Amino acid sequence: MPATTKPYHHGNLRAALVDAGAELARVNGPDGVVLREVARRTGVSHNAAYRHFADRDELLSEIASLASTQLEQAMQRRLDGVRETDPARRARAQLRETGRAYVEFALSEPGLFAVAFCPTETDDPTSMADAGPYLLLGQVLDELVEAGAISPAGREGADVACWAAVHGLSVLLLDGPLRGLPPADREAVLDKLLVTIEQGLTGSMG
Amino acid sequence: MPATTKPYHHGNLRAALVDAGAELARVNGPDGVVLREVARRTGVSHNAAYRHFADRDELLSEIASLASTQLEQAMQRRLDGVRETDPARRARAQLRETGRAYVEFALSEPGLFAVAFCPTETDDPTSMADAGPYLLLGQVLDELVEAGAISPAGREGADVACWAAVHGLSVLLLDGPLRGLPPADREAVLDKLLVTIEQGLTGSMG
DNA sequence: ACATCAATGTACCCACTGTCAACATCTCCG
DNA sequence: CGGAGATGTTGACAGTGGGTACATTGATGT
Repeated sequence: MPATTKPYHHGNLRAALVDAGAELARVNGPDGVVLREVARRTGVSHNAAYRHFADRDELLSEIASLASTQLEQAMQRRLDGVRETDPARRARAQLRETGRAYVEFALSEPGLFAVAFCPTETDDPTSMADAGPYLLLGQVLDELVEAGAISPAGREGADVACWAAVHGLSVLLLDGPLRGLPPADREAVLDKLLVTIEQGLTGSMG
Repeated sequence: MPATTKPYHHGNLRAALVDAGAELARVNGPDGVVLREVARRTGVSHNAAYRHFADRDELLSEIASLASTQLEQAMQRRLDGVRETDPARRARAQLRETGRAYVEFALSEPGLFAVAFCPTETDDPTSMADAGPYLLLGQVLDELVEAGAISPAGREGADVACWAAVHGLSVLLLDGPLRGLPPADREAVLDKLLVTIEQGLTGSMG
């Protein structure tokens, strides 16, 4: 009987573990999610966790999808802030905002961002490619096509190109050789990247 | 067989350790670089390694710079393969080849690529930003400016934009949601990305 | 009331890092 | 030559973290 996973002893432990794990992830990234520490914080012995998760990987995977959702929400918030009405300009602005939100989230929540993309055995690649942030980006690109800023042919692969660009910048700024870049420079570089991508995709069009 | 310089105890052990470590890194990535295993493979007791490296991190850092060099060489090899003579076309081709070499290296040597960019305590960010692959890219972009394909103003931040794009694609294909993408799709996506970046940078120019 | 099973706890094993101490070699220099 | 100093060895140990075996507690259904 599925029913409502009733709290037997603790009061739904699974959610509590994910919660504590997410907090650890926020502060210390993927490696900070230590099963024993998660259990400790939840006031439970480390073995209790194994009743709810096959292994650490499964817990991490759950936290990852939670983080992914938060990223998506951050992007959505910024999309909702776009006031432009002219279709083409609006779609372009949305593309930039999407990218900006992505990098912004990575920088403001480095731990969660890292967890969202740390590879786990439990999740399969394909399922993630058609969920959350990726879909949002896809919608924005579709609007660009509708607005005539991108040709249908040019739409092909545009999603991955955009994604790669902002993801790459995030990673370089976070763990890569570009970490420690002054905020002002980060801003400039982000602008340049967004402009370049927009220009690259819409180049030959109006 | 070796018969070469066999100085006193082992012959320069430091280099041998880095070598063995690099091999482990190639196969199993950063986590595969286990100090004791490295020592074992070098035919040396685990404690000997600590005579040459303060800790595992320092060894890893050394392997990282080695990996970085290999990446640079892979890029250089592809650059040398460009036969185009017209300055502008040549510079553009070089830009594409640089990017292609980057992603290609990441896919063919995932372990080394991961090690090259795994953050260690010992290396400082700034020193890496002005070394190896980055400089190579800078030269290519300078040639684009000289050839008139990019305005001097447009050159600003172009290096980071290019880098972010190819790095992001590499990461997404390697550990990210795009892992498992069929080779043919990878190729298509890479082409799209390179074209987009080139178009984005040279957009308004001849 | 009692069997059952989910939920939890105690006590392990294993792998890896990092230390320490004592000892064995090899190189070089006075 | 003989000692200083760097290099390598052996073996042990503490700490951390993942994972498992087995026993125990407690809610539930009949």
